[in-house]
Amino acid sequence: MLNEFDIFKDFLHHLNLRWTPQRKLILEVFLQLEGHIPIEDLHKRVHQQDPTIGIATLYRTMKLLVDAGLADVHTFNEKTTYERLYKVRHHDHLICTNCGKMVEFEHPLIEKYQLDVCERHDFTLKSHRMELFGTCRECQK
Amino acid sequence: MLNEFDIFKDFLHHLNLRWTPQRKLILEVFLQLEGHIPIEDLHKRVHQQDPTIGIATLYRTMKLLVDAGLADVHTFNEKTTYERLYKVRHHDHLICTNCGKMVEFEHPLIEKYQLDVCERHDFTLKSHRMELFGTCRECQK
DNA sequence: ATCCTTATTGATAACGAATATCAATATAGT
DNA sequence: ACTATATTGATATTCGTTATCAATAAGGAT
Repeated sequence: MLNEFDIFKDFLHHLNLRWTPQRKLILEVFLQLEGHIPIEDLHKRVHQQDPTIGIATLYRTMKLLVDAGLADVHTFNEKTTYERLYKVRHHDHLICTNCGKMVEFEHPLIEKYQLDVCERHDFTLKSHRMELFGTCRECQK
Repeated sequence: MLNEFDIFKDFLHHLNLRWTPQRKLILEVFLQLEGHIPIEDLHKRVHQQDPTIGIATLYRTMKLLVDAGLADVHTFNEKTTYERLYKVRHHDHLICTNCGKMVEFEHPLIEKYQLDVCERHDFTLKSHRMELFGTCRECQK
């Protein structure tokens, strides 16, 4: 099975774009992180490895990764985050609104019905975000 | 049953904030519109009714409406939209990551399984947010 | 009604994330 | 190695949103 680097190389090649050390490093850093990654985190890590890489290149490369299907971009609360799309298992969150505790879960049937909804509206599902807000057992007392 | 104006007045009073003609007008305009309303649409309408109201007041008031539970805010592709929250049936969102189109839906079974998940983790469900990201039919071509 | 404290307003400066510009450089096919 | 052109980093620019601030208004107390 192809890994992310091969996929990105192929993607670039098909569009007559080029495989560069900068793009390689940014992809490496991106793959090392998990969850919803803010652009500033990526920048910090990339900068540690190679301080000469400019912020514009980071933005440009992340856009390419999204186009290549390797990343998904989310904008919540004026903050842009990226998350891996390829070969990763998605999970949802149960969040206690009192103490902030987060529990991760997944529910196959919910995922299934999500696909139904998308089909009904002629959408191709790429990712989703579901957050349940409530109070955990400790905070109910 | 309380209407939105009473709720907003109560909310303001509890926080020692004040009921002003500007806030009244912005709420009126907001309630007349439907769906996901961009801030620029609100500004246009508000400006028609009273050209002296500044953009800052609009932003400030919309923030208050969100805090008061009367509006929900969405930020997608650098664009902020508001939608009514009170006396409106709950629904989830299907969002095209390419063109930003939003489709509202509800699925009783998904709601049901959410409750199952909460029960299993000893949470009391209070609210939730689910957003499905994908590409709509037009953007798939 | 009038007074008085303090929230609110509008104009505008400031901010910040994302993008455009551009000359210098690197890539990859020949 | 050569050449066409994609890419880069620095930086200017854009534009939505927020902060600042002096003038004004709201609303409780008298």
